[in-house]
Amino acid sequence: MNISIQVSATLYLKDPTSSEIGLKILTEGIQLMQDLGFEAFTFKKLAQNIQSTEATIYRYFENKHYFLLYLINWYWGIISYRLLLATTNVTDTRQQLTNSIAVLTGLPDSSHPGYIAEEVQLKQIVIQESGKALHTKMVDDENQNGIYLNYKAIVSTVAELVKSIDPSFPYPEMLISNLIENANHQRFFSVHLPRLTNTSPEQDAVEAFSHLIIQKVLQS
Amino acid sequence: MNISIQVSATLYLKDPTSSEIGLKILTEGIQLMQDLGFEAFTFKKLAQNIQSTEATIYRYFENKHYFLLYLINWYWGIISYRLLLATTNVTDTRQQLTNSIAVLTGLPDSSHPGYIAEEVQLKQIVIQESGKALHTKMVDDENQNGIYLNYKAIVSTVAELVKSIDPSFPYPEMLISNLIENANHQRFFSVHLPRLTNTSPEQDAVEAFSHLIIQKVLQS
DNA sequence: CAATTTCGATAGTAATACTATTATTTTTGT
DNA sequence: ACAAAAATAATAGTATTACTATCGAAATTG
Repeated sequence: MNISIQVSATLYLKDPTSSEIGLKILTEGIQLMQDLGFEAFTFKKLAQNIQSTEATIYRYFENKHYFLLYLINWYWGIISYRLLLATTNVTDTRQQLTNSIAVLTGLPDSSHPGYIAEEVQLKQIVIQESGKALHTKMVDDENQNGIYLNYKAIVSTVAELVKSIDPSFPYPEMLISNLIENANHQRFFSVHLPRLTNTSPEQDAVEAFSHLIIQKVLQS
Repeated sequence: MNISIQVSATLYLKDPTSSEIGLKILTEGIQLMQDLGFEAFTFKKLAQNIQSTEATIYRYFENKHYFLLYLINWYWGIISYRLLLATTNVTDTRQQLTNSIAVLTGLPDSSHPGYIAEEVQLKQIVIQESGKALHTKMVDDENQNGIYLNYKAIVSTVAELVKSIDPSFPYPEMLISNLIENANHQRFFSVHLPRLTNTSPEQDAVEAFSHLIIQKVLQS
């Protein structure tokens, strides 16, 4: 895994990037999570896929819920890193915001600076499963453990750009978290419930929509 | 249950509104779903709560997933009805849209016309659990059964208002589904991850945000 | 190369998500 | 009012899941 990507240590029992088998758990686990979806995914099935046992996986992750949180956190870590690359050495704040929105709502692309192989798969998992990760009775405990730190840092950073462009805009965090969540939702709709959206996998309009909202809503 | 609220018949095996015990399943089920959350909720526990048995509940609903879909569909049925009340006899299209946005993104209130007692509880369930209902591998099958009909009809109706106000706006469905989803998300954030939003349970800003977006984005 | 950690293999448990059976109660049509 | 039909309660049972425990073998490390 790329050195610059950090995943909160509260999400694992033993660092999966520290061993061969841990890395196998990650790569095969991502694949299996995508193929089966969160509810059908089990550690037993994953163990079979990597020719190991449940007990071994349980030594790395407390349960499959935490495994999912790990993957999602990893994804937001990648995005954090790409946000940094997209804004450093850009002097104009407006341009920084535009670049940030592109990172947050655009499609992943292997030509992007800082592209990481797992990003596409992880994004799929985030789109399909992050509702299940976030919306649990556990959320408050997990929140205390700093699990959403990556995500919160992203929203906070980009909201700061909004504030410096238009200090009179009253809802900067809401605007950014909305655009992030919306991007994932609309991509889900475009595949499963196309009547609810105006974007499609062939003609992706999510990023354009996001830029439009920013442009219309902020005064500079 | 109110006569005007329709829930798709594909969601139940036997109409729960047709018997005493069916109604008890609904009212106690709503309560239990709220108290425990979707994953901890079981038909066994519900059966204990209504002094009945698992087998009885299984005669009404295929499984707890469908039970949740039923509740969510019921909620959107209520909202459909309130949308109708909020727009009939309103001649100005712009005003119709404003009223619709208020219904879709405002807080439920017992003084609203067409208020139904269960609405507040159902809204809570929609906020907490609808991510789990929608994002499953089952979604495509369920979609064929017309399960999201209420929801899709709402988006479509309001998007038509957007189109007639500003025919040049390229993303009417995306705009409306975004505002609906955002309202639920932000209310969730306000309780669990307040740093991600600018609304709070005391000072609700979701509806104001929504009106602002509409106002800035549409030209009329 | 000894000590320690890590892993694989196996077993076992409590809970969940159902299905099946049958006896009893309730509802319904006449 | 009563027979027939439907609905329910009580009970039992199954496959799967989500773990926990143990223990010997293999790999790592100091």
